[in-house]
Amino acid sequence: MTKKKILSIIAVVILIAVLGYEQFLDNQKEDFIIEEGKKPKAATNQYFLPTSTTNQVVHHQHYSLSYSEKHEQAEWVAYELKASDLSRNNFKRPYFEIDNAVKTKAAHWRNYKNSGYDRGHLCPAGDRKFTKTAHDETFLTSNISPQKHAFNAGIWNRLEQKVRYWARKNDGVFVITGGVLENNLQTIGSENVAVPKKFYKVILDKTSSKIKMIAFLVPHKDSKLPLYKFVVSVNKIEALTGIDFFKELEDDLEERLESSSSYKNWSF
DNA sequence: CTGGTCAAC
DNA sequence: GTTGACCAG
Repeated sequence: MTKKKILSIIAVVILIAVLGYEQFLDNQKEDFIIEEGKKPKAATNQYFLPTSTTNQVVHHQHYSLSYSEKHEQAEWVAYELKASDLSRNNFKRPYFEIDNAVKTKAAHWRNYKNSGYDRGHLCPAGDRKFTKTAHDETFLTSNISPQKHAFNAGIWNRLEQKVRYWARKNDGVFVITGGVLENNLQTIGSENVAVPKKFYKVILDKTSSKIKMIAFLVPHKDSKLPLYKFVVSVNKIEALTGIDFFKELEDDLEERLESSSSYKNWSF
């Protein structure tokens, strides 16, 4: 074997090792602080982000949230769901981590242990399966709320699957979701994580020429009723939460869309 | 899919 | 603290 051949083999081996190590580092990445120059997807959709009643908006690469320190959870989580985001990857569920981007300190997952409540994702892991990084990014405690298992695995799961159906059908929707955070809610854990009595989801479809909107308000208990029974106007969610959705829309259009509780433009 | 607990390392 | 097996809706 010539020296030249040996050197080229060594070069290839080194290249493979370097690439493998970079992949390893990416998989091992423990925090989700946004890297310089890597603008999060969600922030590019700033136009559709709701107002924050808590003045603490946090952007991650694949979703944004507004954290309520008082309730130790997000008042809303917002993200775009494209048809191309849906994948059949099956990543292993990692441990939940404290979201270091939340300045007031996000709650620890131990608050949920033996509480009788699920760590219910707000941005579902099932919506962020296009890469392991995107999937694992949903396992931050700023992205969960205490949910009864029957609710989470029941009607809420049905609603999340319906959103995926709409994302596939309409090729992209914008989703905002959270618990209705009120005063004097029951709490769990040493950090007093509030247990919402209702959860909401607001969905915007901007993919067709005709922009459309739909909102759901679901009591925190399982139900066998069809999902359309829980449709409400966006105005109703705003009145309950104090959050202003889509305020950048032209006023007349915003009022027309947000006052409607019709679901005739959405297929179930 | 949505999750949980437990034992073993 | 982590991992994998097993369970529930």
